[in-house]
Amino acid sequence: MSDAPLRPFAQSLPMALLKAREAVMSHFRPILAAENITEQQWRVLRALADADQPLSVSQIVERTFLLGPSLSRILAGLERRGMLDRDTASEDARRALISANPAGRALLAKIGPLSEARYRWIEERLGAGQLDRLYELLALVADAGLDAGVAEAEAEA
Amino acid sequence: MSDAPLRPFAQSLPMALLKAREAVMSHFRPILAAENITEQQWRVLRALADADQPLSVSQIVERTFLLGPSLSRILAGLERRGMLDRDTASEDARRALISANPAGRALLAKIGPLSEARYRWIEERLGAGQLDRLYELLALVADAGLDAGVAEAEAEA
DNA sequence: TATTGTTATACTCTATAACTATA
DNA sequence: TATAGTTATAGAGTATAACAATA
Repeated sequence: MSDAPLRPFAQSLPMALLKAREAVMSHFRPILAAENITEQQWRVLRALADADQPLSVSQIVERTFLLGPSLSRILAGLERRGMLDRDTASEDARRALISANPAGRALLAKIGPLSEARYRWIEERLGAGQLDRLYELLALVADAGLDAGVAEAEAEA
Repeated sequence: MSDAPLRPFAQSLPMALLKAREAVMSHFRPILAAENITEQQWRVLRALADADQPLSVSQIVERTFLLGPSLSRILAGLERRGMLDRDTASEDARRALISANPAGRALLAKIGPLSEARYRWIEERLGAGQLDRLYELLALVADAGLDAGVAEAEAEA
């Protein structure tokens, strides 16, 4: 472990990722607030919309980076607002099957285009090529993080 | 506003940014937890370490993306743990001057190298060139977000 | 016994408004 | 009056453990 000084905060990778995300989300959050929906609730709805099949609670956890207990309450909130359908898997009664119902899909259809407009703004500024490149690099970082986890697990073994 | 369907959730830019950040932070959070320090407290300490001068509360707000009320409590927590010095600016008694004291700098020195090690792991996987490219693109996104804000403000005027 | 999901609990952060002190 | 910062308050998420139901 070296004693090199910490790189400048502005060049911290987590901070750069956070800053970019804030820049995108800061314009989107008011839209969500106007619909009385939190960022996390939106993440759940997006995950459900993206899947063409109902998802189990564990699957939503994986796709949204939320914790199980948090998700249970977020789902309860969305159900209270009548946005979700919940069934039980026929093969395994432990597994819940969550999907966006018509009201949930209507909300997605209402907010989605506003999200797209924001996205296109950024795409125009960067160009499609650079945006694709960004996605590649972000995926590499995500994978490097996972690899690191594996390396640590092996080091402990 | 077009009716194009939402892009796949996995390709949502905020989600890709979040995923990459999670990959990096998930290995770093246990280190912070072991020192009994939250991610936000760490962000504040890093911002203070990065500045070579004491920072006002507003300056820390700008650099950490925390809200004023949140920061007030985070600072109180760090002060309770004896990590910070607080003075009052001589020219303006409203302005506080916050800096990391020796205990705070010791914590930075302890945790910093662990953070650097994680960073180097990712740099090895991506190569320095690609990492630099990633920073450029993230900065472009951050700026595009700010531009969008300006454009909206002008549209309202 | 292991897995899926919920409930319990304590803490932290977010977000807005109201407030104090200084300018 | 405006600005810097804190306090108040309500709501939501994080994190860990304990639990119920099912496998």
